[in-house]
Amino acid sequence: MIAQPSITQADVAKAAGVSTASVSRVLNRSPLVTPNVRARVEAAIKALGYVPHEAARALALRRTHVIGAIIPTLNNAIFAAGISALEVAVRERGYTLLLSVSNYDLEEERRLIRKMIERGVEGMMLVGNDHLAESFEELRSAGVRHLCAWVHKKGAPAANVGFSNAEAMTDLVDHLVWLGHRKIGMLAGLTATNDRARQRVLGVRERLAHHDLRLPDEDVIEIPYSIRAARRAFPDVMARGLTAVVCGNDVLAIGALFEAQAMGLDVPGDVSITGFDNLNLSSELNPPITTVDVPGNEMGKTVAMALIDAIEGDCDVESHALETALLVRGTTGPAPDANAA
Amino acid sequence: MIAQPSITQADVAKAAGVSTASVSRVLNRSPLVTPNVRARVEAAIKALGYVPHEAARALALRRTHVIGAIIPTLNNAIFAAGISALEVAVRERGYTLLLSVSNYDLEEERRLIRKMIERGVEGMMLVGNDHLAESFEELRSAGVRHLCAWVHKKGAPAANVGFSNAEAMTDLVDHLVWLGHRKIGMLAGLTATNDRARQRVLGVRERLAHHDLRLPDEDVIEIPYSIRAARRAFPDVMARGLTAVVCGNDVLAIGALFEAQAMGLDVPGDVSITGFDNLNLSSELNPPITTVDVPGNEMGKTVAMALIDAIEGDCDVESHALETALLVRGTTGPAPDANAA
DNA sequence: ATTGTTGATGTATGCGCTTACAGCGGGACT
DNA sequence: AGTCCCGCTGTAAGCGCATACATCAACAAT
Repeated sequence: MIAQPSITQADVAKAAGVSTASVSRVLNRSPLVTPNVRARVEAAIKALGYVPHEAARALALRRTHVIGAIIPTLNNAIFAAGISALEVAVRERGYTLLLSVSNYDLEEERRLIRKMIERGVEGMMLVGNDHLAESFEELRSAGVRHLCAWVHKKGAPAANVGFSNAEAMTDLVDHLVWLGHRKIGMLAGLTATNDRARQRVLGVRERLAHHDLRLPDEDVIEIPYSIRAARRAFPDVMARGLTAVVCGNDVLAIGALFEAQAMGLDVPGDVSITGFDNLNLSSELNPPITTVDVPGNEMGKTVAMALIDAIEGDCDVESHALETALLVRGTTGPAPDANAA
Repeated sequence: MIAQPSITQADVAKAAGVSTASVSRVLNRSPLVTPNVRARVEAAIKALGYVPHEAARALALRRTHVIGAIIPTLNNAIFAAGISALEVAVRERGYTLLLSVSNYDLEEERRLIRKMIERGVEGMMLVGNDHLAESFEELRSAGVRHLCAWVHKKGAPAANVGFSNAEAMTDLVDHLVWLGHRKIGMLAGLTATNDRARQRVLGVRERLAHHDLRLPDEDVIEIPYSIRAARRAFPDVMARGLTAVVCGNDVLAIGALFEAQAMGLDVPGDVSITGFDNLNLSSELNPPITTVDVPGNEMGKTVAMALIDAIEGDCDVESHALETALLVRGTTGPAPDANAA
């Protein structure tokens, strides 16, 4: 007895003494309904406690008003904020969000996409540009509007709503170089499954090259997204004789900062540390972390807009470039060498 | 042209030279299908790229296999972890999770519940026991199995999967009292919209009473969920002449710790501070925060189990009590008075 | 009085699927 | 050879809704 003996439009119609068509019309705010009929129908709806049946509606209309989103994890505060904004924005437009977590597994993501298509999603948000070709193909052939968020890159395999993870590093590197740092290393996120982490490394490397500086592979240490991992790796990266450590995200920067302090190093006196994401926490630490602010809320809103505009305008999804901003705070300072020189 | 000229079971049937019933049987793993027919159907499905239409399936079966969850916010790491586990657990059982965020607004929550019922959710998770009577009534009359998570309380208006937020404070208070603290205050979350925050205060007060100690209202300061707010409020609570500050959650404890240190106080030498939630961060701080561990993952899994078992077993949702654990770390120590005595 | 027109309402079909039931063919009996 | 039965397959109905089309009433214009 899963399903109640649920009451339908026909019941309402009978109770109100009208046809199902009229009930449907008042439900859908059709203008051609007499106030009299409307009132009777509304009374009957209330009296019977009628609840429309979305699946039936979806079948008849061939519209579901569902937007799907697949994110790698919910443990990253930035995704959480973006998804939260997306959910609200989508709802405001009369849509429902369907969310799944892929755990950074592209095969799993493909299966999830499939499920979502079966559920009739009309639009779909993915994170990053790294996805199986089959995933895009399936989306395309099902006619599902889609985009990749948290990135913005020319030649991307789909529309992008986000920022360039490489270019976001430009100001950061300039800032560090301006402070006199010449030996700069990185504590990076796992690049194998994460194009954003990869782009961040690339961005640092390219901008350093612009200053005739190098970022050798040995000065880049890849670690999982955790304070613990960053703490463990920090001594190794410091052993490379660096004066500044660029971290792929704030969580790693926090770990680096904690470990530096535990090692008795002064930050930024002995070493400069930078993050990426601008978590709430980052500005509260002592010293507060120099980082890159990511517009999570704006991203959510923009994704909703881009997708729904495309669906309702029956056109392609447009890309949107969002801005990141360097937030210079307390973990960056003049390079120690610079003082000696 | 929202909908593709999508290909249906009938197309597959024609291509495979069978009836739609056989296609359906193959799709639903019915045992009474000849290998020959099965092979032809599967070939046709692949060749045509057929994707089942869930809405139609839901209509015919009168089953959606959708579970709904409404949480107050996605900005709390504990909810995020629990929801993540819920999503995975639900999916493993062949269900889909529908998630919405109420932003601590009970009226909004009611509307969201309504929407979810329209979408045909078969089970529903709410957070906390504070909900509009109409919300429960609507769920009940729609025959939707539901439960309240993150809480466990006798006489709750619905099944509970979680822990007692009051009892979770028992060990904590005992610990503090054992350390010699007699003047204990609280930095609490907003209780008006949050029964868990309320229960936490109540729990502290009751356990203190058990030790013949009091927690006057003036020693409880309610603040929003942010490090900033906790920092701002900390001096006020300290002005009450306390030796220990129990915080309603780890975020507040972090703020309290930071501000204490900024004020030049030694933690735990001058003041003990405790949290609640056991965020990843909490164990990495210096000193690491004494807190209460909340089983977020387990909660997600248990919610999925409780709901789906009830749906499939056609019975009532069972409550489950989960355990919290006091984690004694570095922010609690002997009361300063105790030394003087 | 007749006709045309407009706008409100009802009728009936189909959205894509599952499934009860009917039908049919072949093997094991008598 | 005839009968029965069983197992596979097809036929068709119906899930709850929206909507094209038919219908009908009322009224204006002639």
